[in-house]
Amino acid sequence: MVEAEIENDNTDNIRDKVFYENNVLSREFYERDTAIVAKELLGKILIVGELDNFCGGIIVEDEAYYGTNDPASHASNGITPRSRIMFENPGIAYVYFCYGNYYLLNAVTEKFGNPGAVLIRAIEPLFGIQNMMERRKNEKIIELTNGPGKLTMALNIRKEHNGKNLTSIKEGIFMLDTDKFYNDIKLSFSSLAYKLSSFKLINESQIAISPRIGIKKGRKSLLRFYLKNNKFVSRK
DNA sequence: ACCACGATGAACT
DNA sequence: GTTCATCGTGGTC
Repeated sequence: MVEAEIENDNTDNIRDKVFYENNVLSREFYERDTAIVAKELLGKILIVGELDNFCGGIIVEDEAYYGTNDPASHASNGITPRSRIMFENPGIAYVYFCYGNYYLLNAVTEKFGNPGAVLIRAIEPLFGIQNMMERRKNEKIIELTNGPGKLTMALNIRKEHNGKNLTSIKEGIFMLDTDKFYNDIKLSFSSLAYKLSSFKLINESQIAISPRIGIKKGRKSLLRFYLKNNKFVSRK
């Protein structure tokens, strides 16, 4: 059963559409209010790697972090060596080390000079599933990317990705505007052995909102967003 | 120079 | 449901 799933990872069929610059989310997408960006990133596709070797999946859970008025944010105390990146250009990656073991991926938001970032908490695997299984040392698809530290391990996101430009295919990490090639990718994955739970155009009624996870301050804000009934969401 | 703690995951019960 | 390994970061002294 696992073997069948690997064989049907039909990355080859859609390679050119994935690495098509016009399908990548632009800087303007990120240069907006962080909660709006977080909400709209649901259903979009995260890709890591090069044309001949890449992996990725559908974003199904994320969280918004602001600056001065958000005690849970790394930017709450202003610019430090770590938080500096959150004040820079929207559409770049903020990757930081957590709990002595894990790298966590964020997308920087808001206008230059205003801090903001969206933490990517879970994706639904689409491409490079075999590589993900090897990196995670786990053959269960459900366990590959259903958490912020898990997905960075599965996709091989490390501190070198910090500051990379997410709005171009050139730096090996980017986000795709699913709406632009929805029909292509839907067709390409119609024979996937495991059942895709998120591959549909996202509307408001499919999105759930909750407090953020794993923080002690700022718990009252409803800044976590996830797709209802998606089995790759880290926690209910 | 020091030190408390965390945007976690894995392995338990 | 529980505990805990692990170490970079940043605030404090």
